[in-house]
Order: sequence, then C-alpha cells, then structure tokens
Amino acid sequence: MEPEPRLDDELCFALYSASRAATNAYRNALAGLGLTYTQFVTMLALWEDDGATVSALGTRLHLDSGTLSPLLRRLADTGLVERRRDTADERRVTVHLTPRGHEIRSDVAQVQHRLHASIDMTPDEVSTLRSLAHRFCDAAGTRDANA
Amino acid sequence: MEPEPRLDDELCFALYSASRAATNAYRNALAGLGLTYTQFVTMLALWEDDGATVSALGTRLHLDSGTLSPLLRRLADTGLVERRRDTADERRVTVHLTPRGHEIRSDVAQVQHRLHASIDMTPDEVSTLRSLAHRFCDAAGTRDANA
DNA sequence: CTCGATCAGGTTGCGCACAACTGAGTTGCC
DNA sequence: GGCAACTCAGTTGTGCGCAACCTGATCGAG
Repeated sequence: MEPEPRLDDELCFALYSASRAATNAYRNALAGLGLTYTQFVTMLALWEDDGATVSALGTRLHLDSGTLSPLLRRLADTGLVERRRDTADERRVTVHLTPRGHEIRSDVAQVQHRLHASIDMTPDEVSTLRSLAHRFCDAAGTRDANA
Repeated sequence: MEPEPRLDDELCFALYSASRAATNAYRNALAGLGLTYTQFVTMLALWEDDGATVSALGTRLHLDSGTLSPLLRRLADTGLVERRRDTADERRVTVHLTPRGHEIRSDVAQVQHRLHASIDMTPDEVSTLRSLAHRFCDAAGTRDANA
C-alpha cells in the first residue's frame, strides 16, 4: 500500500493556499483602484512593456487569450488601456497604457509597499520563498507531458 | 517616488504562477479519475475526516459555502460522496465518502506519487518551500484588516 | 500566384473563488 | 415561552483560468 500524504504535507496545497491568501490580501487594497488581482499583474506587465501584444502578455503572465481577451476588454472599458490592431500584421493586437493607466502606477506602488510591509517575514524568508516558487514553476512547467 | 517592483520581484506573482503550475500539472493526471484539482483536495480532506460538515471542510480548505456547495453537489453527482442533513442540528450537512469514494483513494495516491517524482527539486527544497508557503499563509491570513 | 499549414486573437462552456444575500435552524437572554 | 442574535448551508452574480473551437491574417512550398 502506498503511503498517502496528508493535505498539509502536499506542496501543491501549500502553494494553492498561499496564492489565494496573497490574492485575498490584494483584493481589498486594489478594490479602491477598481482593479482585480489579475488586472493588477497585467498592469505591472504593461508598465514594464507598454504596447505589448496580447500573446506577449500571455507568455509573461502564463495566461491564454481566453483569460486575457475579456480581461483587457474590461481594462479598456475602465479607461486604463487601449487596444490597437497592428497595421503591419493584422492578426496582432497591441495593448497601450492610457494617460490614466500611467497615472495610477504610483497609487498601485503604494498598495504594494503597504502589503509588503504588513507581511511578518524576514527579507531572507521572502527571497527564499520567491526563488523556490520560481524554481517550482520551471520544474512543474517543463515536466514531461506524460508525467 | 516609490520604487516600483518588477513583476518577477513580486512574491505574490511567484506564488500565483507556482500555484497555477501545480494545478495544471494535476489537471491532466486527475482528469482520468473525473476529478478537478479542488475536488481532489476536498477528497484528501474527506479521507482524513470522513463525515465532516461543510463548514469544517471550509475551514480546512479555506473555502466558503459559495465554492463548496456546488462542488460537493458535483462530487455527489459522480457518486464519490453523499450529503446528509445532521439530525441533531438541522442547519448542518455532513459529507460522507461512498464505497466508490474510498475505492479511488489508491488511484489518487498513485497520481500524487507520480507527480511528486516528476518534480526536479531536492527533498530539502520541497520541504523549505512548503514550510515557507505555510508561513506566508499565516502571515497574510492574519494580517490586520486595514493592511 | 495558389493553397494548405500555421499563427493571432476572440468566443463559448464549465468549474472554481469570493462577496453579498437568503432562509431555515439554533441559542441565549429575559 | 418569546424573540433577537447568531449559525449554517445554499444561491446569485462577477471575474478569472483553461480547454476547445472559430475566424481571419500570414507564411511557405510548389
């Protein structure tokens, strides 16, 4: 008989719980800015790379068009971004920050700093957790398809 | 001007990505058993505590009735669990494993072992990541409401 | 130039997550 | 006993997240 790991021993459940705890922490803080958590990380990606295509954002965020298309439509509806059909390759759509999209960056940065400060972990712990999470992503993301 | 952390520096994004990578890894493996990821962790909780109430499962999994009620209905539809109104306190519903719910436990355990083996990380790394994720949960979950 | 293969983005459908609310059941205080 | 406060599970509505599929644009072999 195989040993059956308990819920708390499961790495995947620890990550799942931690991710949701983080999302919940951001939810109220971002609500005042009219952003959801996924919209927030999408804006982070755009502040680093304004004018990115939808597929470039998808690669960066590990999201597909089924998630991004309606999300970008909502960001456009609230006036934070603008979508333009690429004239050189009309399959592509580039996503551009509006003036209002640039404006809220400092407000969002304040939310980030506030939440970072409210987490009772040492910089070392945070750094270790972050790099191990990145390592796990690579390890799980590049797994054999049959695994 | 506040420094604005880049996407990859954000702990929350690392956790968010890692959690989704884990869920995706389980998705295909569990599909053969007719389980989603959340249904899988719910079954783990029930194998540890058969007959738990809906709210007890919610506490264990950090999920509310809005998520659990339809999820348990689907598990009942597929014949893995059975819901019973508690006769002593008719507000409560207890969730019980069916024979079929017990049967698939070993199949699920095999999936777990297969996926654990496919992750290219040392036991130490896995252990550290898991305990830091638990620490983050506590730190983020018990934050001041105004943070 | 043509036409099959490929690529980009969008749509649909389903199952989470969570906020907000509902209604039935229980408890406690008098 | 009576009733307000509370608890528990369920429902509704919104927004992900992903598979499957669609359409139109581009590329490439011939």
